[in-house]
Amino acid sequence: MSRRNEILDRAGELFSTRGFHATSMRDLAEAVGLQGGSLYAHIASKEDLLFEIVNKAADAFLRQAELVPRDLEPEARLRALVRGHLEVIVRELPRAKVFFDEWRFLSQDYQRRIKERRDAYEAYFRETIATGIAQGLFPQQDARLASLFVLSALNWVYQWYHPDGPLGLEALSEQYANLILAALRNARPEPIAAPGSGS
Amino acid sequence: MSRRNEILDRAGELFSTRGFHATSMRDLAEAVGLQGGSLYAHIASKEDLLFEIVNKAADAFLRQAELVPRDLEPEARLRALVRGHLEVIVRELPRAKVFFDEWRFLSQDYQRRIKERRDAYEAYFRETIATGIAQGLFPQQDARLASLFVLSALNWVYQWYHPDGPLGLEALSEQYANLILAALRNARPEPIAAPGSGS
DNA sequence: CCTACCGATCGGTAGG
DNA sequence: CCTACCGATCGGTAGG
Repeated sequence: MSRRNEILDRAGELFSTRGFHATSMRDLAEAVGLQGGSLYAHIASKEDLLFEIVNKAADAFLRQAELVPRDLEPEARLRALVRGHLEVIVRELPRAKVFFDEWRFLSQDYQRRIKERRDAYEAYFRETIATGIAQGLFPQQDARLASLFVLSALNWVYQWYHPDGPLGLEALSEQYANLILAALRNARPEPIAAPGSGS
Repeated sequence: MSRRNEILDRAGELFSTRGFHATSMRDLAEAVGLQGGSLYAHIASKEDLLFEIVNKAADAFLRQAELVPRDLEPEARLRALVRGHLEVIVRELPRAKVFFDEWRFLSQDYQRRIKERRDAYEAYFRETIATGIAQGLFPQQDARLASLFVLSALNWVYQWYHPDGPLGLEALSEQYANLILAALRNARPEPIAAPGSGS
């Protein structure tokens, strides 16, 4: 069981740096101190291994979202969601990378299962934004596009964040949340010319 | 020369959907109507092929940025940069996907060359934002983090955008630019308690 | 958990 | 541009 988790962790690191298809089971075996064939005493297949890693990342994201109190007002809720999302990326960077980059190499069935969880996760953001719009905190706008915007800004962080860089989780989360809330609060079209004011 | 471009385009599509390492040269040969070995009459190696695709995407992004008039004010400049970026993604989705997802499988030397061009591209955004801050259009903030935020939101679009979906380039660009400008204009910490007003 | 092995497939080349 | 081939490596299994 401990061995199994060691394999999962190492695989997450290797898949995240070299990519799923460029990592051989022998690479992984060596990284964990086994012979190639011995891995199959612990895991069923390379693809199952990928699924477990991706699914663990989905666990982490969803757990954070579930932790956000239901009764928070939308802005505070969104702040907490942003903070939780970035925390998972910062804390579990290899797994998060695999989640974003390698999930597409899963078989259809596994992909469907991940997609369901990802959709459930996105709904936390979309519904929080929709509530904010309904309450008049944010101007009228497309909640779906707005949540895609927010999640886009958040997701890409795994591409450039360095855990030993100068930017800590706290500072990052606060500045990102500030930018996101500023966007949602003030996102409306440029001042529109008055009706009939010309071509 | 036409054959060569056909190979490049097909390779871009295959690499973007299946991934570089999961696409075999025989897959590509079949897609283009050749035998496996015959590809090497047109290209030097699989990796060179990847580099050409990624580099073409870099061309497209940089060309758009260079087209933005230097004398525009920062907000209009940023709008044009946003629009240009999304245009490349929407117009050349497969190449853009390869650019973002597969460039890491290039050899060190090729990676360095791409990184240089990517850095030059990011500088357009960062410097435009920095100018906006210097002119007082945007409140004081970290221009580097702000440009990472903006490019994060923009880059991820290739993950969810469907060219035949309801959202056209114009509507997408305008709404994204609105959100981004709203974020930059209003990104400041929560109202801070007046100095000396408490613990 | 290892040794030894399986068939399949890989990127690339020689020779025409 | 094709045929035929190269050595290397792949994920996975049998048998212990």
